Amino acid sequence: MDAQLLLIEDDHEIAGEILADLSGRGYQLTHVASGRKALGVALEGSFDLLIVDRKLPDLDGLSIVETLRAEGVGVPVLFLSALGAPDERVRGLKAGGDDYLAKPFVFTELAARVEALLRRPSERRETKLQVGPLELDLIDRLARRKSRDIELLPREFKLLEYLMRRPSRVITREMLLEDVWKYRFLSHTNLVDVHIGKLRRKIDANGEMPMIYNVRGVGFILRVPQ
Amino acid sequence: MDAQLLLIEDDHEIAGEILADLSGRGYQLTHVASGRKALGVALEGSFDLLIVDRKLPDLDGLSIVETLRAEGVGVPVLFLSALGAPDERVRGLKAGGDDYLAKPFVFTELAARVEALLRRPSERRETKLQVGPLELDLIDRLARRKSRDIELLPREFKLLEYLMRRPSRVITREMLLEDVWKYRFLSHTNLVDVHIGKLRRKIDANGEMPMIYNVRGVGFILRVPQ
DNA sequence: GAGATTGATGAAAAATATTTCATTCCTTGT
DNA sequence: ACAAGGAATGAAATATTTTTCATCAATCTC
Repeated sequence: MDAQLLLIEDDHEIAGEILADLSGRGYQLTHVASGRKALGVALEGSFDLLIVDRKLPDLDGLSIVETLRAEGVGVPVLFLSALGAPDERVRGLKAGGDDYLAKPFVFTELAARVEALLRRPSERRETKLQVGPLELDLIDRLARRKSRDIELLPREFKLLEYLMRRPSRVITREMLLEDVWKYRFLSHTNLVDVHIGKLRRKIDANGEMPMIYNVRGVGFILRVPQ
Repeated sequence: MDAQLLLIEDDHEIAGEILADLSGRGYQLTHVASGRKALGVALEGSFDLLIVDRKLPDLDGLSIVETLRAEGVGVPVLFLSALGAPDERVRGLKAGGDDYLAKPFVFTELAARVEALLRRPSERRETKLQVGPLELDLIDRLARRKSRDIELLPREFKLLEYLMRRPSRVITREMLLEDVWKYRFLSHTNLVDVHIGKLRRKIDANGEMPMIYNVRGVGFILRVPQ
C-alpha cells in the first residue's frame, strides 16, 4: 500500500487522531497545520491524496484546492468540514474536490473514503495534463492551447510532458538530459535548447503569451502566462 | 451534455421529483422501480450513471451494484438512502458505489454529485486495451504479453491498436490503409503485409501461439490463441 | 502436379526526426 | 558603452522509421 497522504488540518487534536488512525492502517502521513505552508508542501511533494480541512486560519481549504487545480495538480482531494450543509458540499465539489466528509465522522468511514479515492487513480490513470491554457492529451499525443490542436514530435512530446508534470519549477538542462533523453554522461550539447526552441514555436502561436521561460544560468520553467 | 442516467427507485413520488429536476438539467433519464428489472435494464442498456436507492422492495440496491460489478460493469453509481448512518455509507462504497447521498437532500446537491460523477469518465478514458494475453498500454505506448514488455514503433502501435479494438473480426488491407494510414487512394502496395510481419515478430515471441491470422484473399484477424 | 495467385520477408530507398554545429542575438556586469 | 557568457536559431549531418521493391514460400485452381 504505502500511499503518501497529506493532511491539512489546523486542529491539532483532530489531526493527531487522524494521523494515529490512518498510520495504523498503513498509510504514510504528512501533516501541515497552515494553509499557506500546505500549498508549498503540496506543490513540492508528490502525494496520492490530500485530506483538507475546509476551515483553516489563514488560507481557506477551498482556495488551496482551487489554486492547486489551476496549477495543474490533479491529486484527489477529500474535504473535511464541520459545515455539513448540502450547499457546502456542493461548493467543495465545485472547487475541484473529489469527496466531502462532514465532521464528526467515524474512522471507518474516513478510511473507506480514503481507500475509495486511492483506488481511483490506478483504475483511472490520468489521460490529460493541464497547465493554465495548455493541455496535453496523453492518449491522442497532442497538445492543445485554447482548442487549437498542436502536433508534437515524439521528443517534443516527452519534453513537454516532463515540464507539465512539474509546472512552475525550475528544470535544469541536466535534469532534462538525464530524465527525458536518458543520457548518463552529460556531454556538452545544446540539445535541450534546440528542442525548447521548437516547443516554444509550437505552443506560443502568433500573439500568445509565452509559457516557457528561461532562468539564466540555471534552466527553464513552464508557467501559466502572468 | 445528453448523458444517459438510470434511476432505480421504488418510491414514485421521489422518483418523479428527481426525474423532473434532472431532465430539466438536460439529462436523459430512464426510471425503473423494481430491483430485478433494474438489473436487466442496467445490463442491457449503456448508461453513463446509475442512481440507486439503497432500500428496494425485492432486490437490495447494494446487491444490484455488487452483481453489476461482478459482471464487469464499471458505470459510476450514486447511492441514495434514508439511512444516513456513516456505517451505511461505508457499506455502499465497499459494494462498489462511487458516491452516497443521504435523503432528504436538496436538488442542487444531487445535481452537483451527478455532474462530478459524469465528469469522471471523460477524465478516466480507457488507458488499456486487452485481447487475451495481449495488453496495449495506451499511455506508455507499449504492448505487453504475459508481463513481457514489447516496444512498438509508431506505425506498429497504431496498427495494433486498430486490430485490438476490433478483435476476432476480419480486417481488410483496404480498411487498414484507409484508417491506419489515412490513404485516400489505394495504390498497389504491400505496406500492410510488411507491418503485419513486423508486428507478428514482436508479439509472438519464441514459442508463443500466433495471434494475428491471415484470411486468404480477404485480410487479417486478431484473435486469442485457440 | 503445373501454373497462377496470394502472402511473407530481407534489404534498399525514401521520408522523418534528432542531433550537431556555427552564427547571431541577448543579458549582465564593469 | 563594451566585453563576456549564456541563450536562440538556421541549416547541415546523422540516425531512425517508413515505404518500396524484388524474391521466395504457401495455397488454391484446374
